[in-house]
Amino acid sequence: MDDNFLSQTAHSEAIEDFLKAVYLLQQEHARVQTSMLAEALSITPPSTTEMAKKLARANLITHELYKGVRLTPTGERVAIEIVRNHRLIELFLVQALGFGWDEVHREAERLEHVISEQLAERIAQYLGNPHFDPHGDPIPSPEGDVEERALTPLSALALHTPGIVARLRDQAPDMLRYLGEKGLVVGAHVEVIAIDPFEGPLTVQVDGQAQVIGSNVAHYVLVSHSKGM
Amino acid sequence: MDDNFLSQTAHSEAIEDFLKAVYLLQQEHARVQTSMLAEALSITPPSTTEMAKKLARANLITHELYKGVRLTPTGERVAIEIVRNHRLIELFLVQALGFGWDEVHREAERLEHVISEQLAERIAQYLGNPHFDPHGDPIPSPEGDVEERALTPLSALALHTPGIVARLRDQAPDMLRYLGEKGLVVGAHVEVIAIDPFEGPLTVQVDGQAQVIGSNVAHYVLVSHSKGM
DNA sequence: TTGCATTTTTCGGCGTGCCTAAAATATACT
DNA sequence: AGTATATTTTAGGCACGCCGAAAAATGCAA
Repeated sequence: MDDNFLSQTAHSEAIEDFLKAVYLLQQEHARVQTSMLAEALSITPPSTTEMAKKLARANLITHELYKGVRLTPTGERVAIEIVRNHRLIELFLVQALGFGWDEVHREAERLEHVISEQLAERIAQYLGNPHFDPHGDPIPSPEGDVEERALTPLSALALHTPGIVARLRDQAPDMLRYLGEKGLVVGAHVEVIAIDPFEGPLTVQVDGQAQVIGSNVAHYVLVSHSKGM
Repeated sequence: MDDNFLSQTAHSEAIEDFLKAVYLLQQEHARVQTSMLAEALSITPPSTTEMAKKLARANLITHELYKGVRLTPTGERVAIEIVRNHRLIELFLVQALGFGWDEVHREAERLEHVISEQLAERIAQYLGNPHFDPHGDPIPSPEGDVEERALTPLSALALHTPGIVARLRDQAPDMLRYLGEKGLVVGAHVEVIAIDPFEGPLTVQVDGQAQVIGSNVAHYVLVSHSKGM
């Protein structure tokens, strides 16, 4: 006996974080498992199961016991709104307040839960209704549509094929800062000029400058082939 | 056995709200009573007492049983930081994002708890380190200094003495909107041209326009005598 | 296919922040 | 001062989000 029979209930921060984590993990994993969620949310597996059952009851996710979890359309709507808020806030902090693009994640992590739909809208307007955030992640439309692009990890880019950095996967500030020092920021022109075998380092021309990076790091740099942005 | 032995502990939203409420009530009442706090926080008196005891244990307030509550210097530091955040956010929403000054309170109420000190600083810079928010409330400095002004309620202003609206006490959007319709906004030039006896309505010249308002409403409009603002 | 390691779930518990009902204290009145 | 009224505190309870320990299910390997 409770809430939420049509639309727009207010959800707790814990619930919003959970749904967001499922959404993000779902992009790479068909079934989102308890252990992954526990890891992503920094809570224990028992807590994860508990929340999963609760959200399944509320029809925000489906939970197949011992198998994993998926968002329902309703759950996805909620998750996407949070993701939209997050990415709008990141971009806003960078553009309007001069933050570094490597220092906005934690701030957005808190703000995403408390801004009103109205404020999100005003921020979007201020920014000119952008489609991507400073990391190259797509910003969902107010209606929840997400513009996905086919991108190639730098580690998988063919030799001597020029490309443009379109997205950086990891959120950790240190990695972002490291990549930034190498010139690997969204919009940079890149071309792989040498690849060592056995997952060795690659040599990459970054805006004219040759750089050597590990292949594991290169996996986080997503490149578009022609113009893309 | 717990937290907080030197500075900057993170406090829950409930605690921050409580301390803020004490701070605001303290300006008008020497001893802040349980019932006032319960009213201000929309919680019951027992919950208020409970929180009071907890915060007294943490040395954020002093609590004299059955008498009331006061902030300690530590508690005041926390409260002032929240108040500063609140007022900076209100002003920022108005100035940077075009919100109406009567619609920013609720938004700030949520944001005040989650912005980092760093973000507050950037917002302050963006705004040119302002001393007052859109309602004329003083914005504490980062160090916690509050610029207090001696102001007169419009209801107590002497006949035919020109003044300038410097501050509007109430936060309720409907009242702010009502006052706005009468031209009673911060910065407006006012002069009382008639007062009915027995707490009756007053007739006020507002930027040249004659307006009639109730004395209870006039109590919320604070006026500075000469230039102030 | 049986047994073992891993993953997931169940179970019992805990702190926070809130509540209602009842008891204690303060205050106001005559 | 003595009693009625209003305020405050105590007592007992509840939902939420989390935990650790133990049980159950899964899946991998011999």
